Amino acid sequence: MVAKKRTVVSAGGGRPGRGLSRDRILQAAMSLVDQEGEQGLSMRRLGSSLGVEAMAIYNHFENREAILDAMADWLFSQMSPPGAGAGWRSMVRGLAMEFRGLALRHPNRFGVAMSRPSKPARALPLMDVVLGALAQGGMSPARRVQVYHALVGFIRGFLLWEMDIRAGRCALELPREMLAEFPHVKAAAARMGLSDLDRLFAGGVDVILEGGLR
Amino acid sequence: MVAKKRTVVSAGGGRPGRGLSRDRILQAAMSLVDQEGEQGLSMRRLGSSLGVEAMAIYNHFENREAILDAMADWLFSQMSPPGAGAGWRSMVRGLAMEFRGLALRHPNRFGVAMSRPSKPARALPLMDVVLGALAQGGMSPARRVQVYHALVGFIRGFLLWEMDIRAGRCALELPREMLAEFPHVKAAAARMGLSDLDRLFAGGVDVILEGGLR
DNA sequence: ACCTGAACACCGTTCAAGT
DNA sequence: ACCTGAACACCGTTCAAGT
Repeated sequence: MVAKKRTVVSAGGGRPGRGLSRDRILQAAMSLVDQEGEQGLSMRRLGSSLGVEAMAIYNHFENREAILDAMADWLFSQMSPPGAGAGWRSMVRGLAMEFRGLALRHPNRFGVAMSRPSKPARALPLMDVVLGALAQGGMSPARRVQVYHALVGFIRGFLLWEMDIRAGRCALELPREMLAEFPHVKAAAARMGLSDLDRLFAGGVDVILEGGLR
Repeated sequence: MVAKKRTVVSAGGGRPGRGLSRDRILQAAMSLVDQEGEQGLSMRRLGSSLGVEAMAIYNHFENREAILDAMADWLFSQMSPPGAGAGWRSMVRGLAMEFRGLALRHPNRFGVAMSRPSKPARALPLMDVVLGALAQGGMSPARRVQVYHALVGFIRGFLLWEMDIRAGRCALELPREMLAEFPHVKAAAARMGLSDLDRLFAGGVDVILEGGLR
């Protein structure tokens, strides 16, 4: 990695440094992460973006990890509860889509949240809603858990991949010269674009729900 | 994070430092990662575990990232090609199980591989085999791609979660006092143990294959 | 109660110099 | 061709001291 210059723009209200608070720190941390990803967040840079020495932050957060955790909590807090009216299928689909919307709106914050161990307390409310929906769909208790974990696994894995593609960290289109060697890839996945990601995600959720019903 | 003492055991044949090579470096890097995860791998520690200064490594790898990439490549190279005889379903299942076996045998190396952008070149051979199997199952080209990505997403997401649980980074059993608030979780997922992970993974793969067939 | 200065124990990487 | 020494520009975190 090149030791490139790192010019940091002061975050939010920035300057004064008076009235440091968990919330002001979290906002500044998120804006740092938005710009450069998790590795862009250092205690020293965070401090300076708030007009304060790095060490001042330790009065409000135990350590760097705690800030990243708070960021994950923030992300989950942005999920609004599902509309009551709709059927169980469109409710599950709606939650999945909303989750992905969050990822698309805040890709770097989402990357942080998804690459850390998932605290159960964070996901429990959502888990309850989804399990309830699957019960309405007529699935047995064991089946519900099964399908829930298939969904959650898929969503996490797929969105990590999608964010990597959108950030240019890996390619969606496969190298043309390699396709010759792999006929099935060539036949099935010849060319894909960003717009296919919508279908791929929605379709994955549907595949799992269909499969869950036998 | 506490600045704890880091005693490093010399890796493999360690001592001499003569005959440094990409392979010797990769082995040492993997053993460092096995012991302490990705963050346990620093160029300086890696050098000292090989009886060499950190800077010597740059004669064989471009930088730290390149070492982590080589580790991901190594992991995929450990996947043996699927048995020819079996049906398409058990072939896909077999590949998934073998992949998980790799994760269980080398959890930290796997964690490294799974948290980095997936290079297409690395996954293409496997992708071809899986798409071929799904074609044998009678799925249309579009459907094949759909189900392939559902599988890959699920496998990545689920195994990241499972590794976090097995490493004690997050809890499998849900906090008993929270269950009261979430009746559906309580009813469906009251208690789970490590042995349920086998079922959960295999079942997830099956759900996706079933769903892929309508 | 909250912030600073100085220090400790680290990082990845470059580059000129040695062999 | 391969390795070392010294340096540069960073890290997270602790702790005594200031206000």
